[in-house]
Amino acid sequence: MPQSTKESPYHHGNLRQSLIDAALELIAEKQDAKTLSLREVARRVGVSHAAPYRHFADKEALLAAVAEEGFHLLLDYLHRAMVHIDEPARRLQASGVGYVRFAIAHPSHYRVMFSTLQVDYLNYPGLNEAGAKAFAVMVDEIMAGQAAGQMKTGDPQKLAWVSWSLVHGLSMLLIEHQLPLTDEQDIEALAEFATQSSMEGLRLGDGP
Amino acid sequence: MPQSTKESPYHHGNLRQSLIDAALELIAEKQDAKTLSLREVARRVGVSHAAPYRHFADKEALLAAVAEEGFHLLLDYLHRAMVHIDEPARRLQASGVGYVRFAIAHPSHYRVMFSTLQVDYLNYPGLNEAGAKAFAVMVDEIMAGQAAGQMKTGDPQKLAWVSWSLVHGLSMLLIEHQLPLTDEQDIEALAEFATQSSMEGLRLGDGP
DNA sequence: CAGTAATGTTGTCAGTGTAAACATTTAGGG
DNA sequence: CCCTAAATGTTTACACTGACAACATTACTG
Repeated sequence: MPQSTKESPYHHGNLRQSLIDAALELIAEKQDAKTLSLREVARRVGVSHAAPYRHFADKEALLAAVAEEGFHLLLDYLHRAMVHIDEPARRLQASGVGYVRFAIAHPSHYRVMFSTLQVDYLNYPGLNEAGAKAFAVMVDEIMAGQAAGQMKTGDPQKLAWVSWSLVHGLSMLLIEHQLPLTDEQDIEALAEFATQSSMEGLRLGDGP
Repeated sequence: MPQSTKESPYHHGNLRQSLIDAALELIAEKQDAKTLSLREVARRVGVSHAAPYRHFADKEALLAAVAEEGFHLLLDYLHRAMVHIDEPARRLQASGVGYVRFAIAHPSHYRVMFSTLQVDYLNYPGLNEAGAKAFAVMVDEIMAGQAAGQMKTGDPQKLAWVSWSLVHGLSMLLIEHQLPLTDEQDIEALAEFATQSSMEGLRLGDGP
């Protein structure tokens, strides 16, 4: 693969990924995913305004690719957060912290992941699968927690929705600057506290 | 105020609110706030495409008005959910259920409230204030709960963020059809369960 | 080495947000 | 009551966008 080093070769060589990267850059600069223009992305990459259509059916498809990349990254964060932890309940909590950590580390990805979505999800099998995999992490830990007698019984999916809702809501609020927190330490601490609380709520206890 | 009943009077009479209503209609039809066009709103109302600019500085301002209306509605739901309940912890939980109930009853409002937001919030004092008022409901109940010795000590805002995150996340997931629930009963039950769990997590207990 | 598939470009079109100039109606003070 | 100013709507115009079609260049495969 003779990567041309000439000034501006007719073929870009890696346009698909470059477009994804440029989109993320622009979203980060404007702190806004909804005003992103495909033509601007093309300009940023230094390519004609129609070139992106050779790699993406339409603008939405580009955003779907960004979202999918985001889910792969998220999965990574979840796994890294849980490694070296054994107790299922604590693993679940750690994954929650990892989730929030991902969101604040990759806000542009996160914005696209959860504002593009709507119906589309199903139109992009890769995206759909990546999302499902991330969600499955939580479900798995909950099932393990139940098996170990650490967590409330009941539909594991339902319990997972509750956990997911918490970290998703927290991430959204943080990313959209709804919470006046900027220091990373404070954010981590809040995430720790929130997931800890949620955990206690889902724990098997003497209940009401 | 001689409301003209002629075919199409030059002056609409109530254009501002009609635009808000039409915007909500269109968002509901497309299940999507981001593809809304100002010109389409104008067409729906039967007015020229520049008429909206007599009432809103730009498209964003119209959406801000929709969001503000949404927050007033939300406040209503919160209050109605708590009335007739005395115990602060249970009031907080009920408000959470009310929150979710609002979101699924007024998804178009909700979509605008939490996708327009970004920086803008501060640019629209009315919106900002309405949002703060809704959030304050949760903070107040938490403070009451702490005073009554029912809830964990600590910054009430921080506890409120946790509660808010949960119901916000749950609402988002429900509205964007990320959770395969459609029956209103099931949704209510999930909201009950989630807020109940969260409540137990925040409750004063023998915790670790 | 030929010719086809892949990739990028130019030109075009309808639709959008917004501003400016113009038109109509309403309201209030003489 | 009239007459003018403010409020409200309309028309026209412009730059920008997403998307498509026709064309140009390059890469790859038999």
